[in-house]
Amino acid sequence: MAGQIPDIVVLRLPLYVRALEHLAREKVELVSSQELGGHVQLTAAQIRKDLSYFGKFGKQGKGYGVAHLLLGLRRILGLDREWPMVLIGVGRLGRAILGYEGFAAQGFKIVAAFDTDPKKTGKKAGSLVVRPFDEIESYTRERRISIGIIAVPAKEAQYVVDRLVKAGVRAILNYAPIAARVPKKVKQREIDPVAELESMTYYLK
Amino acid sequence: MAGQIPDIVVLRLPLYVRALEHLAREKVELVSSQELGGHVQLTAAQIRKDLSYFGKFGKQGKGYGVAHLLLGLRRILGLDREWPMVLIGVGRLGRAILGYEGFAAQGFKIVAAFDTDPKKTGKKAGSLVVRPFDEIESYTRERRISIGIIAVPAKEAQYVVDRLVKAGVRAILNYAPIAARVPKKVKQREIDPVAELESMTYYLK
DNA sequence: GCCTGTGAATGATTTCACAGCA
DNA sequence: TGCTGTGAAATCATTCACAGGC
Repeated sequence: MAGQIPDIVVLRLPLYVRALEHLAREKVELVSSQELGGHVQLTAAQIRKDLSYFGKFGKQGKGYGVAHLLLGLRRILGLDREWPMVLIGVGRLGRAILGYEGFAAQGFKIVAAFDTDPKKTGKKAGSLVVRPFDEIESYTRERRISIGIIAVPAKEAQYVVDRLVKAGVRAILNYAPIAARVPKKVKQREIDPVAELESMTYYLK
Repeated sequence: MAGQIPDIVVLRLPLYVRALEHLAREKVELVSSQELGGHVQLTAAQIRKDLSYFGKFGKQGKGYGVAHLLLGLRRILGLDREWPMVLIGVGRLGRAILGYEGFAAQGFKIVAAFDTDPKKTGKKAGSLVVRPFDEIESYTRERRISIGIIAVPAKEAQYVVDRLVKAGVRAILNYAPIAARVPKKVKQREIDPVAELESMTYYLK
């Protein structure tokens, strides 16, 4: 029960949501911090502490009501609504992202795709018509879109990020292998499978 | 200069490698911790401290030799060799992973693809013939493969992970949205774009 | 003078341990 | 009794600040 919540705690909440969704599908109604910890590979104490930042969700002697906690966490994370997103970059990677079904199930939806390449704009990618990148500001501002997905080559990423930030986007999911500079108020997460592999090979000896 | 290196430090090394590769391409020969920090969004002190775990790479008064540090880090991470990998799951996601060009540039290569679905096995996916999942142990053991990529649905992921571990795999890149249980000696990293999005929406209010 | 390498200091995160409630 | 919620303690990570080499 506090004012300022550590980022690292927020980062873990989606894991709890996933595990709770799984438990809910299995018709489990109550779960202890111990059991939940088993699902997400964390200690019971850490889970209790994390949740305590947001209030009291548990029942002493019983555990946490799965449905109740799930609802609470989803609300805290803002998952009780739809999030429209824009995608920039409609190459091979961008197309794969457009085809990924995992977003929709959690309320995330790519509503427009942009590219700088005039050979691509005006044509279809998935169910969307690719728009010229220069329309990005007007499009996102008009529709108040706050999330952008970047699927352009590394060397274009910083430029695209800057334009997105100017366009009012406040959260960026970056598939380019580079940590772009963003103002503090803008959140950025990187998806970089190669970096993940590289940090594992260290241990393979 | 220490014995046991914190995981979190190892996790940052690939970022340094990326930035140094960029600098090398730009023909930069020397870089200070300050400048490098600008590229990876970290403080100069942190970079110096991180590097100091592995030895003395810098020249006082000058900075770090880009080529020298890059070579050193690549060796430390085991990137001075090729890493064959197996892929499990040849659905939509698995095919996208097979088509991803980013692995090869860093010496990672998917050498075999497996699936449990008999409708898929024996047919081509990219340039590989899909193998029956039951061949996984014999294949990976014979070729001493230590890295596996998982692209199966969440509910199959734990089973696949268990089989991979039995087959001697020691590093797993997991695209299934679930933290599978692995023995301590096995490293696992998850690629979960939806979880990344969910931890950003918290701040979008 | 400039910049590294590194102990010491600070700050953040995790774990402990237990009071208190159902 | 069983399990939460939470201060206090312990651990871990980052930043500071400066001695020392080029």
